Amino acid sequence: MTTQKQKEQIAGWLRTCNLSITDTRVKILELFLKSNGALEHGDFEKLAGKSFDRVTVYRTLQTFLDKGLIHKIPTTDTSVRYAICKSDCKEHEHHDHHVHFKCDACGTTTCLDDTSVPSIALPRGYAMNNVEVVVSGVCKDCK
Amino acid sequence: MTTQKQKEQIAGWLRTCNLSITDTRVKILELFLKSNGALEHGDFEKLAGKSFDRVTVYRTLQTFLDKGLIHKIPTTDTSVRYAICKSDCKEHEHHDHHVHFKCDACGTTTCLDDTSVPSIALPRGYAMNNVEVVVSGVCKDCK
DNA sequence: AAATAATTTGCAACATTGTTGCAATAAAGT
DNA sequence: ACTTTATTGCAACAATGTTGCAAATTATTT
Ligand SMILES: [Mn+2]
Ligand SMILES: [Mn+2]
Ligand SMILES: [Zn+2]
Ligand SMILES: [Zn+2]
Repeated sequence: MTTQKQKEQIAGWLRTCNLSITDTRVKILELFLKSNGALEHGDFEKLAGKSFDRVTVYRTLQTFLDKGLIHKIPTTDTSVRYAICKSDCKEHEHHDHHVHFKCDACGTTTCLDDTSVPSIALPRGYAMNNVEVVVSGVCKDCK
Repeated sequence: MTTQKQKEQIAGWLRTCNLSITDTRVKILELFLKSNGALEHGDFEKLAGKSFDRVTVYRTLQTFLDKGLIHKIPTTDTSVRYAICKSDCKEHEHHDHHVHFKCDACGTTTCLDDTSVPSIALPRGYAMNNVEVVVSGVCKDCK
């Protein structure tokens, strides 16, 4: 289900990040490409069968975060959701500022890549670093 | 450290919600009043000593959420943060829409009660229900 | 193409966090 | 004071996340 083009794209990402190309990393990136929404840790175990260890998944996601390949999306439950960064984000320099959407019907969380976050006027004394926006409602597929 | 006035306020809240007035519930609400930021589950065990069971804390927080006494604040780690609702929110009808601020220096999360969430223009096909905004940066106390 | 060096993985063991059923307890209503 | 109802604590369990270390894999050098 993964095209040759995608395989090359994935290998390119890993090379750019100075990461060795391993089965786990390729597989996890394939799952990101395949999925249309954000993924949480448990999804990888489900989607990939138990082809790799839980610990490896934790470490791989952390590595991808460090390298700016993926970003986290805030939630109000204890899960953490991850999605691919479409802009070319570097380590410690994430510039992929878009709104996230959580569908109350199907449960999926998606990146609204073209919906940029609004500017917020903070009270005096506060210095802004980053703004996270998560909108919930009903997505276009569930309408 | 809790004034008589606060004790009455807490009892009033519980009565309004048709909840019996118990030590655990009073204590947890006192901790909310005392704290200037949002609290996560672990905080209650630390702040209250182990005066009540962990399970009771989980159940109490869930009850308060159901009754609209408190609300959750999204995070990108596995914790869930809770804060008191200042508006009079009802069950399943939360109308306390403000921006939240997470300080990168001191780690506290606060409700910016007077900073309302901006309107977001979603792509076609999406229906909006709720908007969560979490700004990170440096708070006025850490400046 | 081997040999070596560096990195990554899986396992085990553990720590932390969250859930459920049920009996003991406490609060509210009479 | 008694009865009814709701809440709590305990135990046992499930799920999630972390760490050290040896084995396996990948990249680099010869
Ligand atoms: Mn995103
Ligand atoms: Mn708030
Ligand atoms: Zn949907
Ligand atoms: Zn601060």
